[in-house]
Amino acid sequence: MENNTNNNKGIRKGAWTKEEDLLLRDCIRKYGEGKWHLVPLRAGLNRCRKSCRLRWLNYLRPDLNRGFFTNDEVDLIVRLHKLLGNRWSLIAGRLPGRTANDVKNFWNSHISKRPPPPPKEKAITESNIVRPRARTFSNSHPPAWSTKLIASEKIPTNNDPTRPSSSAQQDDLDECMRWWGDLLEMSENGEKNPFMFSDNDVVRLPEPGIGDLGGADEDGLTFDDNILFGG
DNA sequence: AATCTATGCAACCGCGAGATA
DNA sequence: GTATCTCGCGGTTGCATAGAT
Repeated sequence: MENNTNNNKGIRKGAWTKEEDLLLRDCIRKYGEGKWHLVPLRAGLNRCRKSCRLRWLNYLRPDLNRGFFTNDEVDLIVRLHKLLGNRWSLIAGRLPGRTANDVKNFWNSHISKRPPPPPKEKAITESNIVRPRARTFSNSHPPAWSTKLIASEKIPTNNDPTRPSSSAQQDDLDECMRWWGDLLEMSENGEKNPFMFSDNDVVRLPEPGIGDLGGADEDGLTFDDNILFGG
């Protein structure tokens, strides 16, 4: 680990110390997330912006769930991976408190080492992996699933006064699991689901502020990230 | 008890996409 | 139109530690 520093800029690398964590946490608390290029300067850290961002997202964020993966979560990961491939950030986006790195590590160290299932499943190919595509929807006729999507999508932070109790959070997780379960089931059964669009489908997003579907939300998820379309 | 090996996780790197000048 | 900057993602690496020998 080359003396924990970059050879020419004195930028620290490698494991983070408690002091560095404190500085970074204080900085984010003070200035909020984002503007990562300013974070090292603001926090007084000899770290690159990427390192700061990664540390915050994967380790310091207050809403992280660092416990064991539940059976429901594992099941969801397996099924979403079948649907999405290695889109770890999208998969993690459906698992409150989990990070893409967590999911990726879990997959690589646990799930991918399982013996392969009997070959009844259709193999993943370029053509059947669902990739997200930006779409727009009518203001007056939002898709029926959109309200449900929003309800399950909002992942509050510790600073959010509306943050639910742990049991409410579990309800959110359950709801999320159910919703994705339904979607996956439809997908697996070959049914047309609300997220399957042909290229001829023309829909428009609501204006920003209407349902807050446009742009990035406070979790950094874009609408594009939230919706998966068959293709 | 010492050594070797496997495993899990934190962190880094390179690249592509989007925003802005 | 394009050059530059920033962000975010996925792949990979390397360290720490648990378990096996």
